[in-house]
Parts: sequence; C-alpha cells; structure tokens
Amino acid sequence: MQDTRAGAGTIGRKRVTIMQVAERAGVSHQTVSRYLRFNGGLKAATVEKVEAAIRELDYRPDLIARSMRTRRTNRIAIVLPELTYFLPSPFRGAAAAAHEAGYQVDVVSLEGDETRRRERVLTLMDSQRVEAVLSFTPLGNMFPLQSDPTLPMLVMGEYDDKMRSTGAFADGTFATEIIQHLADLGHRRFLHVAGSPDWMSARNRRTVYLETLERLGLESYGVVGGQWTVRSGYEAARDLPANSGVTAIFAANDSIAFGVVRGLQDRGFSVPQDISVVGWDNEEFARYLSPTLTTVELNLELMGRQAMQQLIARVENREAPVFEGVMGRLIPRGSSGPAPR
Amino acid sequence: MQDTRAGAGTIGRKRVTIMQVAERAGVSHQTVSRYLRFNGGLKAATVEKVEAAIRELDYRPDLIARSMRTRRTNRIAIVLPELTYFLPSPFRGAAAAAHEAGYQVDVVSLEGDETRRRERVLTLMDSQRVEAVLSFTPLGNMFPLQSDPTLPMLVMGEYDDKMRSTGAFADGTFATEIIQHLADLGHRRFLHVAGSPDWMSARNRRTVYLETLERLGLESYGVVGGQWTVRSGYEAARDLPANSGVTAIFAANDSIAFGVVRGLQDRGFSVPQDISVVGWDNEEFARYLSPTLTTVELNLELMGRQAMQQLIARVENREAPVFEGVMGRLIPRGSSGPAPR
DNA sequence: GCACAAAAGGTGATCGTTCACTATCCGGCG
DNA sequence: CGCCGGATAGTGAACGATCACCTTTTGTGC
Repeated sequence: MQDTRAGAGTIGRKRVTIMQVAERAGVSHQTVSRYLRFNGGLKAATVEKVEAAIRELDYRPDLIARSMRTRRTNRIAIVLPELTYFLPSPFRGAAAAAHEAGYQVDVVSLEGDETRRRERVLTLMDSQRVEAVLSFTPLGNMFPLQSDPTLPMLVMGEYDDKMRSTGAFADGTFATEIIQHLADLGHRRFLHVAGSPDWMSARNRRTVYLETLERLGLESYGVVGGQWTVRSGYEAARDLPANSGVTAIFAANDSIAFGVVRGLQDRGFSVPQDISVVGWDNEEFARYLSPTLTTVELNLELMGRQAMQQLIARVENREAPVFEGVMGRLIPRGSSGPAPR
Repeated sequence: MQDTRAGAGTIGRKRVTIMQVAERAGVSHQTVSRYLRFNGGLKAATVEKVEAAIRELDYRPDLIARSMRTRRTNRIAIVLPELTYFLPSPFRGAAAAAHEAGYQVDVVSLEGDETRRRERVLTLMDSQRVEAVLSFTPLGNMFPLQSDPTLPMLVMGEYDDKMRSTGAFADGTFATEIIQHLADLGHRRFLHVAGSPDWMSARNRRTVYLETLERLGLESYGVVGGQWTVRSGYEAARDLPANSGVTAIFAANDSIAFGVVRGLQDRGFSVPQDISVVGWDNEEFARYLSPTLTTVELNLELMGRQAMQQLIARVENREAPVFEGVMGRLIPRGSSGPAPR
C-alpha cells in the first residue's frame, strides 16, 4: 500500500472530486457518476478509462455530498439499553451485517426514565440522520401513536410485522427441548425463574415453558423471578418451599441459573440429585460451575446479523432474506440428572 | 410489531429549510445561519423573530448539508474487538460522552486476521467520515509509520501521547491496593494470573504487581496465564506445583479468579484457608461464588466517558479535561484471608 | 446509403448550509 | 454637516455529488 495519505478531512491534501476524475479520464462528470452508481450503459473502454483515473488519483466519493443530493444517509441506529442485560455478540453481528450491506451504524444508548427515553427515540427517528432503528432494548409502549409513517424499526426479540420474531422462534424451539430433556429424565414438577418481563425473549421463554408443560401433561409449580441477575435466581431458590415437590428448575439465563444453584446448595440441596437446574446462553463460566451447568447455546451473532438483514430489507423495500444456519443447541451437563424417586 | 415503513430512505414531510425560516422571520438566510452558529452580533429583536420562526415551522438544521459545507462530520468511530473481552459499560460511557459533546458515534468491529484488521482501520481513518477513533481493542503494531498526521486516536487502556493513560493509572493504584491488602493478611509469596498481553491493562496490572512486590520486599512465584478466560485461571491453578509456597493469587479479572478458585478446589485446596484469591471487575457473580470473591470495582463507565472526552478535546484542539470522580475501590470478601502459618 | 431507435454520454440545475464579501444603519466627533 | 467606523444584516458563490433532461453516437433493417 502506497503511503500518500494526508490527514483526512482536515488540512492537508485537497479532496479529489468527481470533476477531476472526469477530466483525467476525458469524460464528463456524469459519466463518472454513472460508473460509481452502477447505472450501467457504459462502454467497456469508458469504464476502463474511468477506473484508471480513479486509481491514479486515489479518488473516493464524498459520501456526505452524495447524501446531500440523494437524501439518503445509509445509516442505521442501534439502540442499546442502559443497564440491563446486554449481549455484545448480537450487537457485533448486527453491526457487521450493516457494514456489509453498505450501511453505517449509529449507536445510541438510552438513559433516564421512560419519558426521557421516549423523547430520545422520537428525536432520533425524527432527526433524518438514520434510515432505520434496531433496538436491543424493549421500548415499551413508546409508540401508541402509530399514526406517523415513521422509520422502519425492529426490536430484537420482539415479533416483527409478520409475527415471526428474530430469535423468538428459536427461543420456542429450545425451551421445548429443555423441558423434553428434563421430562426424559423423569421430572414431572417444574419451576421457571424468568428474566425481565420487559423482554420479549423472557416472556417468550416463559410462554413456551408453560405451553410445553401443558402439552406434555406435566406440572408447573410456578413462575418466579423477573430479572436477568444472579441475585434473582438466588432468591428464587431461597424462597422455594421445602415441600414444593419441584425437582427441576428452568432458569431463563445462565446468571439466574448460577444463582439458583448457589441458593439451593446454601440450603443444603444437592444439584442434580435433589433438583436439576438448566440455564440458557452457555456463558463460559457454565462449564466451570459445580456441578457443570446444563444450558442452551444460541448463535447470538447470527441472530444479530439476521435482525439487521431483515431491517435493511425493509428499508430497501425488498423481500426479507430467508434465514438459515443453525440457531443453537442444548448442551446437557452435570446440573441436570434423573429425578429423585 | 406494527409496520412502520416509510418510503425507502425518503422522509414523510418535506424539509423546512433555512430559507423558509428566513422568509418567515423577515430576515436573510445568513442571519438565521448566524443565529444557529452562535456567531453573535444579532440584535435582541432579530433573535426573537428568528426564534419564533424556527419554533413555528419546527425547523431543524440539516446536518448533512452543514457537514457538506463545513467539511466536519462530528462523528467519531469506536472500534470494537471481534471476540475477546468486551465491556459494555465503558462503551456506553464513551458513547454518551460523545453525544453530549455533539458527536455521533460510528461503530466498527474488527474481524479477520491482522492484515484485514489493519486494512480496515486504515480505510476507516482515511474515509473522511469520522474525525477521530476510539478503540476498545489493541491495534498492535498497526501504525509503525507514525509519520502521517492521521486522525486523533485513542486506544482504551493504552498510554496516550503524554504517557498518561486512561485507566492505566487507576489500574496501578488498585493493583497496589490488592497486594497491600494481601500483605496485611500476612502473605509473602504470590502468583499472578495475567490477562491477554495484547492489552495494556493486562500488562499494566502485571507490571504494578511486580513493582509492588519488589517495593514491599515480597516474593513473586511467577506470572502465568495470558487470556481473559475462566479456563486460563483454571489451568493456572491446576498447574501450580504443590510445593510452590504460594499463599495468595492475584487474578487479572473475575473470570480468571473464578477459574483459579475452581481449579484450587478441585485439587483439594481450601480458599482462603490454604490460598487466598483476588479478582478484578466486581462482576455480579463474584459475590455468589463460594467463597465470595475479593475483587476490585472500577467505574468503567466513567473511564469510557473520560477516554472519549480526552479524545474530543484533542479533536477540538482543546486542553484535555481534568479527570475527577472516584475510579474504583477494593472490595474485600471471603476469598482473601490470613496466610496459613 | 438512409431512416430511425436505442445506447451512450453531456449539460446545467439542484440539495441546504456556511463562507467571504459587501451594504446599510447609526451615533459621535471634528 | 459630513465623515468615520463599529455593529448588524444581506448577497451570491461555493461544497461535491446526483437528477432531469438533452445531444451525440452506434447499430440495424431495408
């Protein structure tokens, strides 16, 4: 790579414009523009001249000028939660997918109370700086007034307009697998420690949990919890009555599961001899717990990618791409065992 | 979710321009521009007219057009690592600080091998789309040719051009505190399980560890590890000779510490009766381990903010702001106890 | 060789703002 | 009274690309 770069944007070499490229190539600026935008209809010889000029001048289109004229920003906002459960993997997947599709990514994190957050999102959507919004945090009833034709928007884990959600479907599959796994081990009476109900993924795991028990003729002792924290799991275990008859606990993620295991152990229960515990996410620590934690591994990065691809398809008025690839798998480990007799 | 599509990239209502504001206010467009850019020199009466017009028309400046003219993007890139240790807190702090200063944030995640990553950063810096780069991942020897006046750039945890680092100083303080804490408990012979040496923060903790032992006349049995993982800690504990004489282990983060504790326990050692262990980060699980984990809590969000503020000061050719606020604290818990006799 | 349509390329206007000048207002001073 | 100069405000030209429309070249059938 030759090194003739000067401070970009700042003082230094002056920009190479489309005009200079045109002059050098011996064509008009519009021809160069056509080349850049793939408008086609250029003779091979012309294309070559233009390419040569671009190469020689090290020309790069000015994206701001382009945006100015086209009124398109090629920019998508990703909204992050302030404090809660946040996974970098789907975020990276989404950002990568956006870049691959030629979009830049704006990151906005939501702070403050409901009112301030709402305000922030509305300002964002109205700012004309982004073409779509992908949110990693639930926005609640932020848009009761769906009157405005606002921006395309997708909330990770929420249902999309076709009632198929990115991730939610996968959730269903694996929650069912977990229950099946435990039922095969002879368990009949279950407890679910749920995640924050703000999250569709939490609500969904809960729903599928209940439906699956119903379908298999098994019994739910109840659903407790409500936060994605170790503490939430610990307290759930601590508060479980000794005579509940529960022999298996499905925790909505690994942190909760960890808390559950610790709570049970502190009360003198053995895992899995007395009670089996299953988590969700396959975080690295899961295999180092004692006992090692049965969990579900999801391809989170892939999910982030697909959410973004779906969103971009909507921005461009295209058909949403078909999803493929394995979304995850159940990983049986030491924390789930045969039900006690 | 409801379908909130507008036309691809197009905006519903048509833009209000500075011209319309000027007309309504009965002044020239340039006067409105002056008002917007705080160029001053406007009579109070004029200011009022302009403000009224802006309010009535719900005018908002077109930032793209502004960028087009000023050649400034008000945009800073944040570079994220692909796979490794990634903390959302400092990221959010940095993003928030940028927004408060009127900058947008672009997120770029680095994938692929060294060559591809290098290429990606160079392209980014040359793209004229951002004014500065804040990296959350070490970039290695990516810029041996420091000849160019490239973009202002700051790597979290690395030293800046004044040899003062954001975070590194704090690291030093707390590594010293950890050793002091253990020395007070009677420990004399230590082991350090380090993080990935790519990271300045890992190198720094290691350095301060060694220096502090030296200064206090204590002994290091060695430095092992080299990854920010539970596994790395587990293996360090597994491989520690029984006769090493080590009674205290300083792990570079909580995940490593967790692995160390598990590894020791699997070998039949008691923590802290036989060996004390100290971690770093105060992750939520630290207080639920058995024993609970002594660790250091850092104000990571604050560190992210300050890194960004420092970077922005450089972009704007201002003096770097003075840092304030408490950066963290040592949290003694169950995993550190008196040295065995 | 000619008519004519399609393909290829050119011209000037335009996006919304700020920059660099220029013009006007108005009080004070010689 | 006229002139000066600072304080305000206005005018037209950029910024660098694309769009809409127009002109020239090329190819084809007879």
